[in-house]
Amino acid sequence: MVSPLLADDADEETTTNNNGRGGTHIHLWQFLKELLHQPQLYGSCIRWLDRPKGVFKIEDSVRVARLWGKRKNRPAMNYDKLSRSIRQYYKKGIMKKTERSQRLVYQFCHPYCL
DNA sequence: AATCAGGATACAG
DNA sequence: CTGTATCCTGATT
Repeated sequence: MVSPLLADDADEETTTNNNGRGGTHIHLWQFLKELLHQPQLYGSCIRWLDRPKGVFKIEDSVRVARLWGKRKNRPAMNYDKLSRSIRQYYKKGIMKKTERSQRLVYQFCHPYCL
């Protein structure tokens, strides 16, 4: 038996928490929020720095990218490509740059962090 | 080296 | 058409 708090390494989400859906048409920002809402499971790779402001930090870019790749069935996914998609959110008003930009720190725009 | 910034192009739904 | 995925060049940390 593996302790639920130390479940990582080989299988990141075999016992996946599929929120009732198949996990198909999910947007990246929604996926990131799903991880942020499960700190018990993903707190080591992504967490809020300022929840009310929608500021969060990706602590383990490799793992978050790997999880995203699994969710979208894109085995070649990596942080370079995932971050490119996040950058597209700036122009769209889904995310914005933080006041003092720090590496791996992003911020949701008001309606999206709720 | 890793991450950030975008433009260009490809692709799936 | 939209929302990435992929690829690339150059800048910054």
